[in-house]
Amino acid sequence: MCRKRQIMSETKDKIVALADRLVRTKGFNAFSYKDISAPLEIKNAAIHYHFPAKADLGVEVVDQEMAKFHTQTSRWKNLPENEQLEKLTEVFRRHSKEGNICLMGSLAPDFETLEPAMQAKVQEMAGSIVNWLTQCLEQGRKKKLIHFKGTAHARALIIISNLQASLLLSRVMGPSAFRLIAEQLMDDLRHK
Amino acid sequence: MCRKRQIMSETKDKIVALADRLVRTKGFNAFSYKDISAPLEIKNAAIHYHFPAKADLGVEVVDQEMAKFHTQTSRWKNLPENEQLEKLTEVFRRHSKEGNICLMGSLAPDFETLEPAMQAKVQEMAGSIVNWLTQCLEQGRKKKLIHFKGTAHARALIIISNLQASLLLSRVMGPSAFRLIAEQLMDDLRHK
DNA sequence: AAATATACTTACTTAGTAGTAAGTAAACAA
DNA sequence: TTGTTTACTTACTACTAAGTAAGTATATTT
Repeated sequence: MCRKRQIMSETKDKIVALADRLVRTKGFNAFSYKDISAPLEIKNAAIHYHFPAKADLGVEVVDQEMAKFHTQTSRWKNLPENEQLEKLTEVFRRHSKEGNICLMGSLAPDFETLEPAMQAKVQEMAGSIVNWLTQCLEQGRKKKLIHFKGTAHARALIIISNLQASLLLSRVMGPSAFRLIAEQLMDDLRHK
Repeated sequence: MCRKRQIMSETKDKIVALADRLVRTKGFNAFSYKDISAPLEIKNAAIHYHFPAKADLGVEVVDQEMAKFHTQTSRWKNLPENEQLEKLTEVFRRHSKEGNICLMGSLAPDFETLEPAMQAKVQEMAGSIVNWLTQCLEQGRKKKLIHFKGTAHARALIIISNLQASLLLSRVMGPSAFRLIAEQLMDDLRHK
């Protein structure tokens, strides 16, 4: 009758991974603890053991996403800026293929309904991404690898909102939407 | 003890108007009948009288939005295409000021959780907007009022996803995000 | 070997949620 | 004036949500 227990809690990692997927597919408010406990074959109290409140789970999901972003971008650090942008697009392309939307695209609509701690995390994440992209565009333009009009900051906002929304549009209009947007976006930056 | 009853149901209109606002501010799954019944000082059964299921209310909200879109665009029909685009941006600017996000931006993340009837409505809406914008861009380029690279369809997808996501980003990063994106976007189309 | 910490489960509470069946007051039509 | 439709309210159901208190088996430390 004895169910096996995980050593050093793989369970916690599985909960976060599944929560990440649920946030992207159903939205933070729309998924429930049952959506996690049922497939992992644990009780919902087990989730509360690791994450006392749902917001704690949400914060962890965002934290892990940010950590992933930082390790990825620092891995690209020595690439030419136009290739770094391709890498970024590649990340979104993968999400597109898996039917995921990005965390920002999922959490921003529900922003007002989130707890202050989660709101702060989401703002932090948005800031990090926009700052990185702004730097990347600025450096790339200096080296004449990338061409665009206006400030790097405004262009960064445009690009990130495009990638974000293209995943949303793809969900409604099919995967061709992402492809068309991403290709045109990269092409825009290639030429003067 | 007798509460007054509305003649010819202003109530129904009020329900839809409030639901529209709630979808944009909290999301379709995150708002409840209480969010409508409390401020309107009616019982939740009154909402069910007009809209048997929540999906019926959602469909009505999307329908009214599409009707509004059609009347607006047909009012601009005889304007030069670049001005029509300014008008479209103006619509989004107003939403930005009121802290609203657009219906697509709100419903697309929850798309998988919506009933088939609502999914179809959202797809219809996306199609309408993209088609109109594609036509507008194509005509505008022919008359040399608008300049852009690539196909009108790809450019339409880029612009609509920008406007959509700029409202999402604004919610997280503050209203300057919308301003910067909208200005740069319009500037991009003005020059060769 | 005993005490303690870890990682859960069992069983429950509280507070919602959408939705419904039956009743009612007013407006309208015959 | 009677019957019917409209626009609700009252009072409820069935269900699901997040969250909690207390118990338990295993692993780790002393």
